[in-house]
Amino acid sequence: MTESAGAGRDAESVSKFVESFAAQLVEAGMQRMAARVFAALLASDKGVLTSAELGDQLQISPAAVSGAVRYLAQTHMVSREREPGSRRERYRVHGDQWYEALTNREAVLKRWEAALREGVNSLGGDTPAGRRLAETLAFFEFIEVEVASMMERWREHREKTFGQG
Amino acid sequence: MTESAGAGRDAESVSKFVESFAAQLVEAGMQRMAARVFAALLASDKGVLTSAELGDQLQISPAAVSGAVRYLAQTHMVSREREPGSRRERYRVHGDQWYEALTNREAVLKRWEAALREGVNSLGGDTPAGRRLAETLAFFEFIEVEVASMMERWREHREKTFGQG
DNA sequence: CCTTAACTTCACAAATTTCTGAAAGAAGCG
DNA sequence: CGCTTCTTTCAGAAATTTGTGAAGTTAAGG
Repeated sequence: MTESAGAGRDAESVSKFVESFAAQLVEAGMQRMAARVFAALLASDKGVLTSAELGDQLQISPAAVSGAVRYLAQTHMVSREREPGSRRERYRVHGDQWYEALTNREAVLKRWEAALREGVNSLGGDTPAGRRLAETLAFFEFIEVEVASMMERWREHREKTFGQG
Repeated sequence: MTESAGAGRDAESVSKFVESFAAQLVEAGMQRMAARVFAALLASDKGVLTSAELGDQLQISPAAVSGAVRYLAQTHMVSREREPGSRRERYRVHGDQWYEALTNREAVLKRWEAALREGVNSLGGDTPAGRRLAETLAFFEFIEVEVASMMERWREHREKTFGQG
């Protein structure tokens, strides 16, 4: 079978990847539609798709696309672009941006830390439970710093391995 | 009001911490009951509670405790113990074990990597999309190694700061 | 301005998940 | 062995989440 659109992509392999990768994301806690939209973008040739293309490829309503994209944009996993001189919007994965977002759980960590800090205070730092919470808190604070430097190393590693990308 | 049990803990502060920390865990994707049980254990004096104590403190049925504990045990966040010579079971947070479990997403990473590898294969490593997936795959492989060494450093840091715990 | 092509919001139906009471299943203890 | 105490399983009620169609909103293009 000859392939016409794109370079050696048939819709079926793409869809197979999209669904299986999305399934993993869902299992890790992402909303289903967001996961599917995201996977579709990842697997697209340019890393850019319009709302219509997404709805078409994934067989979902414009409303579903809208909801998914809102979530993905909020979490910085995709960015929205406006094709100049058109009301058509395009959504893009930035290749090197999205997994930064993925590990960028800083806001989450901060909230955990806040909850733990309150726990230490109200239970008392000199009680066994208080000490347990304090240690947990220390762990998250440690992680927060480490993750930052880990991403630093990744960028370096990436540059060496993939060039400017 | 004088406090009798434990050292300066009143049920209300404990409950307040439990619920607010559990809420964070839920937001991060954990089942509600599992999160509440886990938080209760974290905030308990000895890090150990029986099924009855949990049900009582959290106002949930034995069935709910059972389900929550099964999940937590599977993910290695708590361990089950049998009080010798009793059918009563006790559940424990290990203090230094649970956050290892938390970051020990190795199985998850492996599955993501598998899905990506398949994507690279079927889309072709020489296509733009294939390259994007390959880079993502490289990222996860990088992370996997880094997280391991990060935990190594944490153990060291922890020992220095908290002693044997 | 009016039309039209998009995207978004909203109310609701459907599917899924969650928690419970009740019954069944283990295991100590007499 | 049978009784008693605790845990687990299971079916179903209740609550929550999810995706859709339809109406609403915005902005381009005549």
